[in-house]
Amino acid sequence: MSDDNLMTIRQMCDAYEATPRTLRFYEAKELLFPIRQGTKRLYTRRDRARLKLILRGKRFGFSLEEIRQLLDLYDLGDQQATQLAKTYELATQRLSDMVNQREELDEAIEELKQQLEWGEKRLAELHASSAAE
Amino acid sequence: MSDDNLMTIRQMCDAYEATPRTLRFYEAKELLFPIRQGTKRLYTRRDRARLKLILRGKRFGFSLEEIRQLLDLYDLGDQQATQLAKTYELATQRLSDMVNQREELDEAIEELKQQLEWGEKRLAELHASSAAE
DNA sequence: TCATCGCTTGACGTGAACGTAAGTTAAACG
DNA sequence: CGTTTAACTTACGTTCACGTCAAGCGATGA
Repeated sequence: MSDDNLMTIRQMCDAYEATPRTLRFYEAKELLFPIRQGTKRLYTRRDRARLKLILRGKRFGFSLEEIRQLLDLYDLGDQQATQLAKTYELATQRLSDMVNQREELDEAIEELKQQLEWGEKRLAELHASSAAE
Repeated sequence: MSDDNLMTIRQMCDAYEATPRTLRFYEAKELLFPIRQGTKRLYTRRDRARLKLILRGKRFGFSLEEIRQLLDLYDLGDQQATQLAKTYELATQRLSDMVNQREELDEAIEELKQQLEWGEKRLAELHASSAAE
């Protein structure tokens, strides 16, 4: 009853567009903890959830070490009270970081849109002048 | 009349929390083009605008090479028509990347908020049980 | 039984983005 | 005129995040 929903390294790689090397690397960095059947790795639902978060974190520009700390937030089992409080504080900090990043991203999107409008005009001009000639 | 509003490398570093090495590195990578007074670098308003975009791009997880291409969007002088069109296309692509990233960021923020609520409950429980004892 | 396939563990290599140390030069100051 | 001071060049070093062999192990199929 526990055998299903486990994945081999290759299945993982195919599912998440990663390489075996990458998954082993993340394991060495203690980001993933697949179980072992003999020598082979088997990835659980938990590993898949973590991997999703890892890849997402990377797209946001976080380092693997930062991501490792963030991961603890998403699966705080039964930690010590002090540890839980620390984790909680770090989470609120990260949350505010992300909100800031979202504001900046909105700005950037808006600016880029304006540049695109400008570029459209220029392109239209160039097209008009070449047609006139 | 052109002397003001130019900055030395140190002023730039102080203003943008960068190191001289970093600014020279960006120059070597053709991201910045300070003018030279003898051997020394003088950074213009244009350089400052570009540096802001560089630092922002890094926070979004772009590589310097990607950023270099994006920078051309923000100051497309009079380019060739074909080049302008290429640049334009790349910009729309990047824009859609950023919009996607924004959606993901929203998700991430929402999930993290929920985790925080969960953490609050746990903390409250722990506090209650320790007070009862 | 033998060969192939998939996974494994080292171990060294690589590109990006700088850091750092050594030595040089130009301007400014006492 | 000597000496700090600040910026410069050159070049090698470092960290991160993997890539890329090389060699071995375990199941599976002919």
